[in-house]
Parts: sequence; C-alpha cells; structure tokens
Amino acid sequence: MISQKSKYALRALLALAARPGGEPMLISDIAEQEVIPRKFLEQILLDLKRAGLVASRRGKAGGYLMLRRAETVTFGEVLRLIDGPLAPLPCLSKMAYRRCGDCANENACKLRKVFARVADATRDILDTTTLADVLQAGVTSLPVEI
Amino acid sequence: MISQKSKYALRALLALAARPGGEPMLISDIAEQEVIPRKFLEQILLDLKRAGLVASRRGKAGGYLMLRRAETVTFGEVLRLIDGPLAPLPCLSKMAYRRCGDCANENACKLRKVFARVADATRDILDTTTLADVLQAGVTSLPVEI
DNA sequence: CTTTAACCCGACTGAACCACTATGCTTGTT
DNA sequence: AACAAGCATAGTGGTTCAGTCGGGTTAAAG
Repeated sequence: MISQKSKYALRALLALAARPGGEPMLISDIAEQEVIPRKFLEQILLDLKRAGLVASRRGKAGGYLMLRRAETVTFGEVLRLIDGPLAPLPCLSKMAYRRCGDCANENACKLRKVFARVADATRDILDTTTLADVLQAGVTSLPVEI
Repeated sequence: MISQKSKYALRALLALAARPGGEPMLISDIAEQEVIPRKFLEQILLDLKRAGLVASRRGKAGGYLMLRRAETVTFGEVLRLIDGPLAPLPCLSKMAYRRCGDCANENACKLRKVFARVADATRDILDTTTLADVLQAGVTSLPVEI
C-alpha cells in the first residue's frame, strides 16, 4: 500500500503539471481542487521543493510551480521521495540497499529470488511512467468502461 | 516492503515443505534453523494453522507439518494472510476492495490506472509462484554468482 | 498417574510510523 | 506598514510492527 501522502504528492504534481504555461498555483487552490488537507499539503510541497521537483514564489500571485518538465518526473521518483524505497525487501533496493540481517548467503536466498522479480516488474512500470504519460492519457482516451 | 512476519512465515513454510515425507518439525527446531524468535514464530504458525496451511501434533514427538501440498501454496496467499492485501491502493484490491474516499470517479482516476498495472504485475508473479517452485530451484540450480 | 514436552492463546509493550494540526516566522508585494 | 503567501518546527492521537510474557491445555513416556 502506498501512503496517503504519496497519493497527495502525485495528485498535487499532476495538478501543477497540467497548468498551462507552467504558471504558479496557490497551495490553497491545489488543496481545494484535489481535496487535500491544506496544512498537510504544505509540508508535502516543501518536500517536493527540497527535492527540486517544484519551485515556489512568495507574495501576491505566488504559489507553486513545476520546476522540472512533466516528461522527466517518474512515479517511481516521487514514491521513493515520500515513501522511501519501493523494493519489497531491503536487500533488493537499488537506492537504499541494506542487508537482510537474517539470511546468511544472499544470492542463495530463495525468497530474494522471487521478490527480485516483483521488484523488477514494479520498477519497470513506475520508473518509466511519467506525469506527462498520465496527463496525456486523460486528454486522449475515453473511459475504459462506459 | 513486506513485513518481517511474512518473511518468517514463508521461511517456516519452506522449511516444513522441505521435510522428507512431510514429517513434523518442532517449533524450536524451525526457529533455530531459520533464525526466527521462538515465541514470535509460535504465533505465526498458529495463524498458518488457522488458515489450514499447516497442522500440528501435540505432546512428545509432536510439532508442525505441512497440511497442503507445496505445489498449491502460493506466495501471494501467504502474504495476504499475514500482511493483508497486496494491492498498492485499496480500490485495487480484489480480495479487500475499499473505495479510495477522495477520488470521485474511480475509472477516471489517473493514479489508479498506473497502479493497476503494478498490481497486475505483482499478482502475476506472486499468485503463480509456489513453495514448490522455489524448493525445486534450490535443488537444481547453482548459485547465480560464484 | 504424574511428569514433561509440546502446542495454544491472550495480553502487553516499546518503538516507530501515519496523517494530520498548531503555532509562529520570514519574505515579497501593494 | 500591512497583508498574504510560503517556511519551518513541534506536537498529537491513533495504528502498526515486532516481538515478549505468562500462563493455559494436550498427549505421550515413565
């Protein structure tokens, strides 16, 4: 299960990325439009800013805006930023590898072999799907079910 | 990340499934062999027993034994039993569906579309890989790296 | 028939994490 | 100078994790 916070982060980023001309959007407006608790969103956006995904402008007509292009921001990157490693086992994380502690010889570990396949499969999807991909989908495609 | 408890459960099941003739194995022996805290393992095995995966015999020469054949027990089943739904979003779980609360129209939800692909991919692996599969692998294959 | 060795079961605990909320501060525009 | 926007830290109530504790109950051996 991905966290609520990650869901909020992704939705906020999609809202910003959908802005024409990349103009800034107020926290409050994002919060209202996407139904996210205002103050919680504030600290999520701070995280995204510290990571360099978005920028902010203060004062009147300020707000948050996309700093990187939507085509370059993957779901995987956002999830790692908020939730930490995607890998189902610490010993499978490429970004935050940790030994499992219990299993002695790692490349004989039977569990690891299975979960490595899971990790690869999810990485294949999450690290190749960008914000732009899902925005496009929204514009061009009809609902799957009527 | 899968829980420590699930890892223990899978390792314990593999230990039992590897037993020749399906003879019972003491909790203490499993605990020692697989490096699992004794009392914690005890309650894990109870869960597995209540779910009908294993059986127990009391008294002298008792212990736990496999109740179902290793070919019929998938990783997915065990993980769901211990950790709950595999799905990354509650609205994607086939076993324990719950609406997302925030997103209004579910089949227009952009996040859902992406995570549905993740959910399918992991199910494809975890619901088709059985205990027998990884036991066989252990017998026949050499280590991947020397 | 009593002891012993096994499983059975509920309660508890300390640490961490989640999803927020509160409060104040800084900074840029008007 | 006033106001409005973001910046930042601390706190909070609830839940989960990863066990531990202390006692049951049951079956076989002596």
